[in-house]
Amino acid sequence: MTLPHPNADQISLPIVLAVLGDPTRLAIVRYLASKEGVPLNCSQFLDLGSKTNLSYHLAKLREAGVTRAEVVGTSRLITLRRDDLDARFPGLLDSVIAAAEDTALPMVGGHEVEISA
Amino acid sequence: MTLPHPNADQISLPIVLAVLGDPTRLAIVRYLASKEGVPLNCSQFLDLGSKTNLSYHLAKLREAGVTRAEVVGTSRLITLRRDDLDARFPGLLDSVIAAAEDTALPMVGGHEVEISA
DNA sequence: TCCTTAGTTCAAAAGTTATTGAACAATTGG
DNA sequence: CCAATTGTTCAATAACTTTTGAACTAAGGA
Repeated sequence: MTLPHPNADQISLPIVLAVLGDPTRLAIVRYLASKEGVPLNCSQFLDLGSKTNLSYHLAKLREAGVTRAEVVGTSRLITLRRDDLDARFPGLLDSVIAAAEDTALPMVGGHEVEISA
Repeated sequence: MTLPHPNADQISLPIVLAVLGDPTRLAIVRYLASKEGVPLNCSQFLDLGSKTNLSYHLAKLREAGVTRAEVVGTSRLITLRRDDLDARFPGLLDSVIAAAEDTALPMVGGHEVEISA
């Protein structure tokens, strides 16, 4: 079983920007970037929202071509599609991640979400 | 009379990304970038939408801090806020503009909008 | 097999954004 | 002053997005 992903040449700039323009999704990308190389499963993002809500946001990221999700057992291992994004939109991902770094994280339950390396 | 603009430190990354994630607004920015240095008034964007609709999108760009609008007579002279964007989010604007360059322009009335330098 | 864990799907509700047309305001030129 | 030009505002509507909970599927371990 595999989940649907656009191929690299189908990745659309306005869609990528719109998808990154949501604070929850930007935080997900930021977290993925901080652990680049390590595939994460959905439950690692539970700080950022409920299970259903994350399922929704992670699907948006995947369908936009920002992330890749590999099905392994009952888990989805999620990674950034850095290779394809860099090829298609050089420098974009890095500048977004760098810019996101000195931006406040979303507040969940009254305290700032932690991103531990 | 002056129009409200955020100051540089109030410019928010998710808001900028969301604002750029609309095809009409991305086309406006692309057009501004192609004529950088030359202030444009609203009527130069009429290919991209109706007068009211452009007023709406140009206000979004201004309120997000992406553009600056100077009131001169009955015109608004619109420019990219490159200085502030570059300071706040280094490389972001350039990578977006470069990426937008090989992206289809929005269709208006059945034919692709022209960006003449 | 039964239970748990991981995540999806669905439908409803709430909220937000985009588009339109008609009416308005302000400036400029005749 | 009058008319034209430039652009805004308003209210309505349409369209989309986000969030939620309940129900579901699929895999893995006891």
